Amino acid sequence: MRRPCCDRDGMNKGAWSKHEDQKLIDYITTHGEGSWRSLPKAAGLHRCGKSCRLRWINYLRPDIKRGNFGQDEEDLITKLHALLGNRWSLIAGRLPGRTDNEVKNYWNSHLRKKLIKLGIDPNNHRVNQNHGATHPQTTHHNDHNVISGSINGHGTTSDAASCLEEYETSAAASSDHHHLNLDLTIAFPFSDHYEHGHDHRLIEIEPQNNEPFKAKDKIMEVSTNNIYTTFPTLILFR
DNA sequence: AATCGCAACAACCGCAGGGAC
DNA sequence: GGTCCCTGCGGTTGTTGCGAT
Repeated sequence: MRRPCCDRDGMNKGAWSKHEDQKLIDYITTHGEGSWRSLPKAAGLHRCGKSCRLRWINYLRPDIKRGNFGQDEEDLITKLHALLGNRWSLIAGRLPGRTDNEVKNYWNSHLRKKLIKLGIDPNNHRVNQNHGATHPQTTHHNDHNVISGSINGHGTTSDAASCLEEYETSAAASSDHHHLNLDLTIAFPFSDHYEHGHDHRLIEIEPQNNEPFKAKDKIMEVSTNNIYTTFPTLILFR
């Protein structure tokens, strides 16, 4: 039986008061982050450690960027969601000053609806067949009805293997917004990882101008069955 | 002015991964 | 290898604010 993360008797719940915030800030400023389980007692807070961690990470950290998302941030979130799915912490990691919770909320409250309005299924980033509206840069990808972008020579490729082999390239967004790290390199290391007859390939993702992803995040395994989904979606918002 | 409905956002909860023992 | 604990993640719920009626 898992021990509860904290003794809930006598613990505060709900919105944080200014006084509590200040206590948490003061404590972390002095002692640093970590040891969340023991932190509330040490800091004199009647809160669960998880709650303290969340409050700090999502709202109190000094490098948090508040305020509306810019168009460049929206584009990047959409692009990364197409690539990574609901991996909010990874997505937020590409947006300086934004937290996973903030990105998640923004996706659920704004971007999802925006895509739906454009006739794009936010779950797989495909154009809904029955939807009249089309994205300005959207083309239907053969009979797969997949969104494709403006990558020369790739928009009509129907064979996934040849498409991928052509696409060992710098794939994602370059941007004028230098404060955001938008550059990703998508490579397909066939020689090392791909064997004919197997149903999986490994796709390596490396940021070009920041620290690398953590090892566990570096490699995505993608079934060849998903290539039509994943691959053109990847280039949608270039 | 009251209240209703909805959107946005803050916070909680359960679970999984990983390290220490 | 098994267990415990800490931490982080993602889904979900609760709360608040605001516009419409």
